[in-house]
Amino acid sequence: MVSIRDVANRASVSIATVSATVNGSSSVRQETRQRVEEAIEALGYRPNGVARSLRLGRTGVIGLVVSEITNPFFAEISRAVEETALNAGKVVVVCNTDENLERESVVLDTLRVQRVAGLIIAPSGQDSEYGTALGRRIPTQTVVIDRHIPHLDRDFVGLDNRSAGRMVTEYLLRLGHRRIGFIGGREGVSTAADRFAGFAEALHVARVSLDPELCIDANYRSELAYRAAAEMLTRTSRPSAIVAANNLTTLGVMQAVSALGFACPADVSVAGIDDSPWNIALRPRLTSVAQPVQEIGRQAIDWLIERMTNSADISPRAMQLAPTLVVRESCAAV
Amino acid sequence: MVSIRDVANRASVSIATVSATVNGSSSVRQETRQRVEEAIEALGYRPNGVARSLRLGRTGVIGLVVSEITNPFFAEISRAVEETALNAGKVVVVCNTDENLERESVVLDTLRVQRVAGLIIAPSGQDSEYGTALGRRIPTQTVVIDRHIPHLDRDFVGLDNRSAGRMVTEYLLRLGHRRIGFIGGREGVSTAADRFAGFAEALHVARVSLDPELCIDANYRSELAYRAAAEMLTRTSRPSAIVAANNLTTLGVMQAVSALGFACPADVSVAGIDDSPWNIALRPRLTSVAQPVQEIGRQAIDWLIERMTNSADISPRAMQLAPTLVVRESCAAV
DNA sequence: TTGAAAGCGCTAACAC
DNA sequence: GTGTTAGCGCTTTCAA
Repeated sequence: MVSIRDVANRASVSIATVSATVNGSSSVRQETRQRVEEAIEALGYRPNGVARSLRLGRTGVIGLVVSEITNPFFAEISRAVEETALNAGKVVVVCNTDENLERESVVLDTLRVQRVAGLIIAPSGQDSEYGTALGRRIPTQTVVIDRHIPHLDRDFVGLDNRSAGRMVTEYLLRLGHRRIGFIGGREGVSTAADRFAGFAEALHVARVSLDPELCIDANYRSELAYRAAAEMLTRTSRPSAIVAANNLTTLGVMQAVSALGFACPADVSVAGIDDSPWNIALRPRLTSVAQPVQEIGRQAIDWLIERMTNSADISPRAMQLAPTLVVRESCAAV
Repeated sequence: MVSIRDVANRASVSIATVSATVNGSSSVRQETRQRVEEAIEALGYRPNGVARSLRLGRTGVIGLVVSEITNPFFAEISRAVEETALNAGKVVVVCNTDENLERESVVLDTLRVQRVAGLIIAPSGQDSEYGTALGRRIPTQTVVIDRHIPHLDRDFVGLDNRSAGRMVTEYLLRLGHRRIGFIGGREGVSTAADRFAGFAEALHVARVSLDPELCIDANYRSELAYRAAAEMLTRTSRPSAIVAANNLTTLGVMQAVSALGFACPADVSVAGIDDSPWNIALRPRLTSVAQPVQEIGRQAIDWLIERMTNSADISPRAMQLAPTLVVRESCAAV
């Protein structure tokens, strides 16, 4: 591997001059600069980022820890984050924890050893005890996304989940539905709780009573959603509409509806929270509340870069981005 | 940041002893080791990976360059790669190029500056000129996946695309189909060419003539596939079955079929190459040839780690993994 | 405008 | 068993 010294030798200058040239210092004579650049070109020299990081005490590498890389939501987030970061000359290390606290722990430790300069994390835990512990293990330069964790004092960017829950429900109410089922997410997780709260709120405002039998948590998994929906739909007084808490549960619900021989939306309306580009071939086309995925990713990286550059300690901020109702064909008026 | 020196001071030993302890050298007395470990614990010391990398001349960081992170295929690949790597104590930097050669270039350069120890890349280019150029820019410790590039002398792991094309087609032929449409991938790309070759081969063996009007490339995009399928299906002598070249094109085809009011599989059978977990709610359930995604990812990382450890220069190997036909409900006998 | 030299945190060869 | 020390490739004073 060719080092700065080789370039210096070839250009007959000192390594300091090479360094100055590479870093665009203005105090290098034009002629010298040219000699150095020729040498760099001839030797195919690329500065050693590791050495530079050691010297500088910082790396410019950003860690992005997601809890489920196979979910289009996080895939899209990482795409947005990476694009912005690359434009700012930073590398992003994407790590996947598969919602596994132990893996999250290993990943964070490795990231720490590698001295990443900043972190964007979609946490896998949920309660305040976890929040306190996590807070001790991650740098100040961290932005938390998606799931809000109590006692975790960091910037936060996510969906306004309560609004999301409210919006789908209000839409269904407007269509005349009164018995609305809710296939929920994971118990104890903020996104799930908020989406449900929005659902309950909308019912309450419309003076429609909430039937606990019609609210089942499915841990954000499609198989559980399938079973939950099947259970609801085989009851004597089945719901006329179902809200599914995320993209995976929505698929489970759609499956259950068709497996039981119901027509959607003629027999049951289905509305999802969280859209997915992979739903394009679903029939009927899915009505759902979409997250502003790009915006979440971009806001997170913007805040992070801000924290990484202005060492000034800004106090933690939180941003809940508004969802968008995308009306397609899976909901009908009663 | 607490350094090795702080630990040494606190434990009243030299930094060499701390290093030996951390790296599990057996020549540290039990009692000393314990003192050091206590100091590490008390100070919350984590070795500086950057310094270690500089000293060692290698980083242990693996770069994974994918061309489309939002495609479940690559998301799943990165999941498999990362899991294995993490177990081997290595970090994976996932970078996405969005099939953009310029971005690929930037990414590779950054990875080079960061001195990644090894690379797994799903290339965005295709021809031999690109292959030669790419070969000069990536380390010997590289495994190429998915798309085979001429003149690129590196380990390669991918699907046996020809078999995949043959398998779906044979299946359709067995069901009695004779007019079979093919919605292809991107012109010039090995996977697309091979899948088509398999298709043509199967027809040839069955003595069914290949109608060029029934073979349209859709660049692996769903919108183009939609249009191509729509065009085919509105012709006077429409195909009784359609093969779609990947997960995205398959969705486009399914959309077109239903948009034109055809029933699948009653009117037209549809079979895909490359499955996706996001298809679970598709009706009819999709018959397709699945890639052994996990195996591809694992084989790639295994070969890579082998190259990274045995500096011995093994000559480039290639592995084409067998696809699996998953019969569901989107194909019917004529 | 350029160069000499210190030092970032670590490992490993060698001395004790 | 443990300590001393050189040096990985770079940036950054400071001196010339």
